[in-house]
Amino acid sequence: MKNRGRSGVTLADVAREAGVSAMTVSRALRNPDRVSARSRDAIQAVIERLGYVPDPAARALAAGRTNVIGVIVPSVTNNVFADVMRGIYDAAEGTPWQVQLGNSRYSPIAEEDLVRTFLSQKPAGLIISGIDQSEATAGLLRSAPCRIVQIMETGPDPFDMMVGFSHREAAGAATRHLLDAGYRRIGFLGARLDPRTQRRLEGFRVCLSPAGLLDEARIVTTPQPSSVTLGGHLMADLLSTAPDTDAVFCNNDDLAVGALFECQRRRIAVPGQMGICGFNDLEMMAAAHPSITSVLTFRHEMGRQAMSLLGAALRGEETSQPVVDLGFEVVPRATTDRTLQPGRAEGGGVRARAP
Amino acid sequence: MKNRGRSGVTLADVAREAGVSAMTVSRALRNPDRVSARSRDAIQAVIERLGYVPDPAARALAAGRTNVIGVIVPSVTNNVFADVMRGIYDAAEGTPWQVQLGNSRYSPIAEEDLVRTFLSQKPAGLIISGIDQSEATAGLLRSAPCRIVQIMETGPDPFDMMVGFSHREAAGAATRHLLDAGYRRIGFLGARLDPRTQRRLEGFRVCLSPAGLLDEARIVTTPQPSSVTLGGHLMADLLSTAPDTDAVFCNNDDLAVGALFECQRRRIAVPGQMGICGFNDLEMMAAAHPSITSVLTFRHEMGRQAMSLLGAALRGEETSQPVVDLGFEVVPRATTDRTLQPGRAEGGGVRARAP
DNA sequence: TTGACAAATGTTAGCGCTATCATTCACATT
DNA sequence: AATGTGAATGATAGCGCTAACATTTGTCAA
Repeated sequence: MKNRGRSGVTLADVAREAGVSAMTVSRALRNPDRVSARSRDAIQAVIERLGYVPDPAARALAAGRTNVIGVIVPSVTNNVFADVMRGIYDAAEGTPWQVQLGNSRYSPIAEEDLVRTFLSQKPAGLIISGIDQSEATAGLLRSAPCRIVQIMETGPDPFDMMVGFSHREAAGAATRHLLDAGYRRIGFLGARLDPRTQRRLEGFRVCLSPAGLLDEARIVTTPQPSSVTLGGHLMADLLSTAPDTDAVFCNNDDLAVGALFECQRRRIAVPGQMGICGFNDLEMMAAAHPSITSVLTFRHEMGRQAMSLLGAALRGEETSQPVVDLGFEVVPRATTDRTLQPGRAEGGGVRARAP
Repeated sequence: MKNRGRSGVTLADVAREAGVSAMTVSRALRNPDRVSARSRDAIQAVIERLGYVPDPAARALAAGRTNVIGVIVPSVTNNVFADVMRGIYDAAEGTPWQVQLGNSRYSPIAEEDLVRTFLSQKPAGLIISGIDQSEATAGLLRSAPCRIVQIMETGPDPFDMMVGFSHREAAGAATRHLLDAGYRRIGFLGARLDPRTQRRLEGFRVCLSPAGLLDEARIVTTPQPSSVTLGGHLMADLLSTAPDTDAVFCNNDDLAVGALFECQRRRIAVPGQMGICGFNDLEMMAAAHPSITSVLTFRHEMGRQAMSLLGAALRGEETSQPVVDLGFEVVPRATTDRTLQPGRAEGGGVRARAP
C-alpha cells in the first residue's frame, strides 16, 4: 500500500523536517497553547513549505470524533430551507465545524438512513428539521453521542435543543388578520401536506371555528409539491367549489403568488373581491404588484441560531434555554388592505407614472 | 483509548460471530461476488443482528479513498443551483456515492479552500461550478487524483469533464427573439456580475451590435445579488436613463418578475409598451400574468448528467464525449408577444373591475 | 489418482493520526 | 546541592479498516 494520495505529506514528514516529534506537531495544530512558541513557529513554517494538509479520516479514526455538523432538511429546492442553510453556513463560517447537508426528501425512511449515515461519521453535532421523526429515528437520536438541534418548529420534548416557532400560532395569526381586515368567507390553499403544513391548517381551523366561520368546503389541499402554477390551480378549484370565498390563506408564498396571478387572470379584484395572505414572506412578496400580505418567518436567523447554539454547546457553554422560539410576524400588505380604493388599489397602490 | 463510539460493533466483532476472518466480512461488504453465498448470508445475518455500521473514517484511511463526491456551488439560496443540486442528488440516489455540498459564496478564495478541503478527503469525484477558477484552484484541480466535472457552462480546456451550455449563445438567442418580436430599443438588466452574467451580457452585445442597435446607456447592472425587488429598481433606473426603451432582457427570472411588477406599477403596458424576457425559465414564469418569456435552461438535467457522467467514469466506462452541451430554449410568452391586444395583455391585464 | 488451476478465505502490515502516560528540563525553593 | 514543580515534549499503542500476498479448498482433466 504505497503512497497514492496527492500531497503525500504526513504529520511525520512535518515532524522530521521541524525536528520535533509527530505528537508535538499534532498538538501545535490542535492545541497551539500547549506548545512553545519556538516549536510552533518552526512547525508552521514547515507546514507551509511542504503544503501539509491533515488527513481528516486519520484524525477521525484516531480521535474517535469529527468536526462534522450534519444537517438534515427535507428539500434542497425549497426557498425556506435554502434560507435556513444560508444561516447555518453563515454561523459556521470561521469555526472549525464543517457543515454537511443531507436531503431527506420528505421521506421518513430516507431520514432514518441519513441519521444513521451521519452518526457513523461520529459527528460533533446534528441539525435536523422538524419534530416528527419516526420512532426508529427518534431512538437513534435519543442515544446519539452528539449534540442535536431540531429546527423549523418548537414543541415539547426536544431531543436536546430546538430553534423554531409555532406554525399553528403563526397560521392562526394570519387568519385572524384576514378576519380583522373584514373578510368572512376565508379559504385555505395547501400543498405538500408535511407536518408543518398540517399544523398551519390546524391553526387556521382553530381560529375560524369559534367564530362559526370555518367551512371545510373552502379548504383545498393537495399532496403535490408546492409551486406558483399549483397556487393558480388550487385557487381555481376553490373558486369552482366555493365561488363566494372572499379571502385565502395560502400555506406558502408560492401558492399565494399563483393565487394572485389566477385572480388577475380572472379579473377578480385583489384585495377588493379577494384577500390573499401567504406564508414565509419571501423577498418577492413585498415587490409584487399588488404587494402580498404574508407571515414573516425568521429562516436565516433560525439557521444561524441553530448553528450558534450548537457551537456554544460544543464549547461547553451550556445554555439555560434549550428551546428558542423565534416567533413570526404578520406583515399586512396591499392584498389584504380593503381600505385601498378599488381601481387605485387594485393592482397595489404604488403608482409611479411613466415619465 | 477506549471504546467511546456508540455502536462499538466493529468488523472484527462481526467476523468473530460469523466464524470468518475480518477480511471476508470486508469483502462481503465491498465485493459480495468474491465471497461464497454461504458466508455472505451468514455475515449478513450477523451484521443485522449486531447492527453493525462500517466506520467511514477507518475505511477511508485504509483504502486511501472515499465514496464522497464533492460539489462546489457559489450559492445555496439561488434557485438555479437548487435545481442543479436536486439533479445531482437524484442521480446519486441508490449509488454508493455520497454527495457533499460546499458553498463558495462567489468567492474565489473560499472556492480554493473548499477544493483543498474536499481533496484532503480523498474524494471519488468533484463537481464544480463554472470555468473561471483561479490559477491556484486550477492547479489543484489539474493535479487532483480524482475525476472532475465542471458544470453550468461549456468552454475549451475542461479539466476533465463538462456539462453545461453557452450562456453567451443563450443570451444572444434571447436578444434575437426580442428583435424578431419587433423591439428595437432593447435594454439589459443584470445583477451579481459573476462570469456567467458577464458572458450573457456579451451575448446581448454581440447580438445587437451588428444591427447598430446596441446602446450602452440601456445596460443597467449592479454587483448586488439578484432579487425581485432589485429587478424593480433596475427597471426604474433604466426608465429614468433611457425612457424610450421598448424591451429588456433580464439576466435572470427574478429580475424579470421584478421588472414586470414595476411596469405594472407604472401602468406601462407589457408587452405593448415594454417587452420583457427573463433567463432560466423558473416555474413561475409560465404561471405569471402575463406569462413571462424566458430562456429555458436544463438545470436539473445538468446536475443529473454531471453525476451520471461521474458515476460512469468511476466505474471505468470512459465516455468518448467529455463535454456535454445541453443547450437552451427560448420560450416565447405573453411578455414579448406584440400580437396580443393591448387592453387584454397590457399591464398584465390587471384591470379587474370592482364587482 | 494426481496435478493444475481457480475460487474462497486467511494473514500480515500498515493507512495517518491522537490518547495516554512517561520523560525531560528549566527554574524556584529549601 | 538536593528537591519539587510545572511546562514542554516524546514514546507507545492503537483507532477500524483494507491492499497485497499467502494459503486452503474445491473442481476437473489427464
